[in-house]
Amino acid sequence: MFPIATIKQIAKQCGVSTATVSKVFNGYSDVGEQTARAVREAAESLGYFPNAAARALKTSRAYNLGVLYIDQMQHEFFSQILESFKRQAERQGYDITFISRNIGGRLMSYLDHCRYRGCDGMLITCVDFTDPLVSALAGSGIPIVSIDHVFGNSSSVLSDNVTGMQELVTHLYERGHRKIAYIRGENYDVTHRRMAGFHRACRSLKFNVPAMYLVQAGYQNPEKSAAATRQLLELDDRPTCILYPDDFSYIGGLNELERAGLRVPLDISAAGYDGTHLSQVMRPRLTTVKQDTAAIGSTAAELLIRAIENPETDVPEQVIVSGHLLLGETVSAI
Amino acid sequence: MFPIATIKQIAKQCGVSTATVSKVFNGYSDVGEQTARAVREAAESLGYFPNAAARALKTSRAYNLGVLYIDQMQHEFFSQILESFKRQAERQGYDITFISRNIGGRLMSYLDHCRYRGCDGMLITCVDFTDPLVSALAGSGIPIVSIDHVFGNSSSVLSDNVTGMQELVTHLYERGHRKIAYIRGENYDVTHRRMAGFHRACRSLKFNVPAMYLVQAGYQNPEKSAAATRQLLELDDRPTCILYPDDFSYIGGLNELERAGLRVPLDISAAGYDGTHLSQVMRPRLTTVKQDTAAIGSTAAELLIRAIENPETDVPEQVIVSGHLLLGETVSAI
DNA sequence: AATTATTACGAAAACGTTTTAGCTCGCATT
DNA sequence: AATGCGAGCTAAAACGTTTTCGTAATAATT
Repeated sequence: MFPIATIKQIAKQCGVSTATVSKVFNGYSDVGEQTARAVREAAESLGYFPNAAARALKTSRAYNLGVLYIDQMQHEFFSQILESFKRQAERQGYDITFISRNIGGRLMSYLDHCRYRGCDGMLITCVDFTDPLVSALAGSGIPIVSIDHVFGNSSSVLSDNVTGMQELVTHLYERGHRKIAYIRGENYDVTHRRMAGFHRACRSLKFNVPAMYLVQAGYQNPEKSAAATRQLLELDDRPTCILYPDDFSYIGGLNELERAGLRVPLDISAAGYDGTHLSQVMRPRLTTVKQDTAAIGSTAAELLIRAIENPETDVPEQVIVSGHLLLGETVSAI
Repeated sequence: MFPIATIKQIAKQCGVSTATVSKVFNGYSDVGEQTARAVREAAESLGYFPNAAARALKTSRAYNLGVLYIDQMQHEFFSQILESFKRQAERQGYDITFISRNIGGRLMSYLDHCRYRGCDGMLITCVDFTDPLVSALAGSGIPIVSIDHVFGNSSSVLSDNVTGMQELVTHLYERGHRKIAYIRGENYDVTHRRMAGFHRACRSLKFNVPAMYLVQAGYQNPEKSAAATRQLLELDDRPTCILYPDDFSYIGGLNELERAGLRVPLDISAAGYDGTHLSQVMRPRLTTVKQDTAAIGSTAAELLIRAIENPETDVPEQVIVSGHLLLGETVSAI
């Protein structure tokens, strides 16, 4: 590439050693006032920037955070978290790199890739947490922060699914609903937490939900949610409100409801989860639980960098980020 | 971090020099059959992976592609391209890094950040192409590939907006529409190309579009498209079909149409652009032009890596990726 | 038998930093 | 006058590679 200024040239220009120059940039105290100034000016005029590779090699700190996820970039929930994570990381001087398994045709483990790139720490989210390769990474000693999953000895950020679900159910209850069906996602931690919230709310509000009202579909899967909706509509005692695993799945369900001649919210109520942009633009506006993706992402970055920069003193922490109910127009009063 | 195997340990274990070990991994021919085997086995057993920083320092090749974009990760168009770009890059042995302006609190130019990270090349997309900092990067000599914009001396990938638009308009024409309104996005290259396609189709099909049928809104902006729709509905001679800048903007328009008591496609027709997942899930299914984001992303990666790896022989190329019409249910026959 | 070509390998420098340990100088303290 | 001390600086090693150039041993050619 084009001739990039190095520490050496600055040293020569200022008539000092490279050590001194380096110290100036790294905030050492044993360098004279005017020398420091001269160095800084020379650096400025030469357009100097430290070479990241050299620095990484020497310090084994790459100022680089790895991100591990499995192909769901297209989901707004993830991409928003990623964006916010990235922003915060940048603010603190870190870049991010995606970690995957095949690099240059060769298959390697996540851990190997991470080591190869010299990531200082890893964000793990939206993956199959039971994958042994993921566990290997999590247990490697590299600083880790995970989202919506707790690993043994590292920090994590959890979207408050329990409370979110409780609030949602409570809202439905207050609007008179007792026959509330819940179409849930796959068997992830998130799902279990939402189920817990669901049941807890039912119990404290003292009403029962028949087993048939709980049906499994998947996340971000309109086809599955459509099928689940059909199943619910065939019941003798139909629910008055259906909860979907996420906003996008709601669309699939909605299609099915309309096909059955039911209007939302006149004939049946519904709610989503996530609070995506879409959910607030469509009409009727969806009642849903907005997850605070911005806070989740930036908190994750903060926790991770804290763990990286204080390897011995830092103690893992579980941060719960609460969401809030977005009242839409898809839940009618009964 | 944990003791990672180096080339030295392998050398010691095999009783050869580090030079030889290095050669084995880099496919040099001047190393004996069995020595090579021994080295490979030792590497395997030690769990060796080359240190990316050291390699980058020595070769000034980081196997790292920079990506420059402006905060629209949440848009499906971009995130799909990014995902596909990333996949192809990985396949060819490259990781990707986001390039931004503030790294560690200090503001730097895109070019500086790129140099600092030692990116071998840059993908530029979804940015303000008139930004001088972007031009500086594009003109720096670093290999560049851009999407939906042509820079002077680098390759680019262009979604075929001209043809896409032409096909769409032709389809509408064939279904009997003559009063076709076009709500367009901001003044980007993409928009101009779509306008060109629009006008070209009108001309070759020999029908005129009054100026009032062309109104500017924005991309991914349901509010603006709603306003534009309202404007169109107030015309004395209403269009029979409205084209939206993208699928998401269509939602905003749709709300407005329904508020006016118009049903799509019974009372008025509409079409989008992009072919997002959503557009094919909602009912009525949206008629739209699917952009081949997968091809765009992977082609961009291929072009970029080609330029990086053949600095002298490679000649810039403009690749046009064609999309295709997705026939939905929002355009009625007249 | 002498020369040349080929094969397999190694020594060492280099990439751009960081960091330790030590040096020099002037000044204050005994 | 001798000692100690802090301030400001440097030499040099090190990080883990790649790559050039050289050399020794063997094989092939005269």
